[in-house]
Amino acid sequence: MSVAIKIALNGGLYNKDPQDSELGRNIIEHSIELIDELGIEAFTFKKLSIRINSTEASIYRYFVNKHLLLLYLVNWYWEWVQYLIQINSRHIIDPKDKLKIIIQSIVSASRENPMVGYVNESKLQKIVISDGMKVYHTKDVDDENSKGFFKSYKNLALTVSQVISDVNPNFKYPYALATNLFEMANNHLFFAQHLPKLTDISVKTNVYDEMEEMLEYYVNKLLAE
Amino acid sequence: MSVAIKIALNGGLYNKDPQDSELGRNIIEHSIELIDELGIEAFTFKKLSIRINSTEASIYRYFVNKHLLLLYLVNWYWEWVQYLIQINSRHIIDPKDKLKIIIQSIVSASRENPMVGYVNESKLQKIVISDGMKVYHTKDVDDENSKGFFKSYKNLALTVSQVISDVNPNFKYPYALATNLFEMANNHLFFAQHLPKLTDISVKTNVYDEMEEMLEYYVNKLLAE
DNA sequence: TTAATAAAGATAGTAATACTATTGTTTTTA
DNA sequence: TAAAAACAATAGTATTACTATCTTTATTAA
Repeated sequence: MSVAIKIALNGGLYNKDPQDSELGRNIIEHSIELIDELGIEAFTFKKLSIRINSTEASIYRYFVNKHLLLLYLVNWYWEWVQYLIQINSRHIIDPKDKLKIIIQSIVSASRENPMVGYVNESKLQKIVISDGMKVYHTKDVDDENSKGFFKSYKNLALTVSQVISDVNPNFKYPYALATNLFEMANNHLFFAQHLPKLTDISVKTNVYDEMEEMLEYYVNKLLAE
Repeated sequence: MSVAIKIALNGGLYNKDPQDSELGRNIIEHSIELIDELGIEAFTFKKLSIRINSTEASIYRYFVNKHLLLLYLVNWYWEWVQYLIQINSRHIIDPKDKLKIIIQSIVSASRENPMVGYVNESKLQKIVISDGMKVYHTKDVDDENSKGFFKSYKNLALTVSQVISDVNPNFKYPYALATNLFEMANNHLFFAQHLPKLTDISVKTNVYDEMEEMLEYYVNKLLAE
């Protein structure tokens, strides 16, 4: 019997908790693979059902639609980053050092040891980079926000904003800077690969190291007193 | 006979230049309205054809699909911002002042005088804020990028990065900061309205003024020597 | 151990979407 | 005034995003 790690996610995100069954975990594992391959637009429950030798109807028993499945995955990702930050900054007291750990956790999440067997964190990060922002850029944001569907992301923003305020209590935009770190990390990793004219980060060297350097440069300049 | 202002856009974005005919301009005008109302996901050529008393087939004569239409609109928007920057910073020599004009142009584009009758710039900005990033977050980015479909955005990034380097030639990330200004402006206007926990900007006061203030605070801190 | 119940598979069906194709009717232009 | 281009009208197709129902298989509780 293996130790089952369970990530607590808003129950409204699914019809039936996929973490609790073989089929559910299969859906998670292979939806990550398939969305990574096809992108969220071309991904369908039909294709997924073929991939896992199941049926469309069975997948619908777990998730209302692919948008909610993506939302589930994105929340899972941010919960994982939150967890990494907690673990890696456990014994650190200086908020500046803490912020450094945060930046590392955001950028290099995928370099960490995997947490649960059926989630490929590296592919999940790629999905979040490519399709993550689509979960809230919809006409249903307000409704879904009121149901707590973005809680993991907002929680993380809160955590990081507090460290930012600890570093410099006079900084006027701790929340904006927190979300900015997330968005920048994701955007510029994407730009480096696909639209290099939009960034200074290059894929020719180690993008992750460069990314960390850039974000550190940013926060240091912005939070200098 | 009225003076026809024409925005030069990559010919690959359309089958037939919509600026050249009554129906074409109608498609532009009402697609902006309809995408603003429904969001890009629920928007269809069928619905648009009903709105303008035309047919699906006729719209397909102008645009390959709704993705290309959106791309056309987004390029139009960035060309317009580029134009505003040019006009408003025409006589300004100090790069710091120029950057201020740039920030104003990015944030408050919609407050400017409309340029052409059939484009509602204010609604267009709302579309760019809500759906703009979806044009490049696809599996076809590389292909579309090679066809020059993101040229307007990249051009603008180049323009702004040059001013940034003029302000401080030692700043290491002029391109990243340029795109950041665009992305921040759009993201935080969106967050202020829909996910206020992710920003420090509030809709209770004048969001545009607050936005400008925040971006100025950012560039001043980052570009200080 | 059996009966109940829940989970999953198999299959069918529907409305909407994202197109393509064809033909007929205006409008423009040469 | 004839030709060509633009547009409208209509029809048709494959795929998507579901819903519904029924059967089989696995789990659990009496």
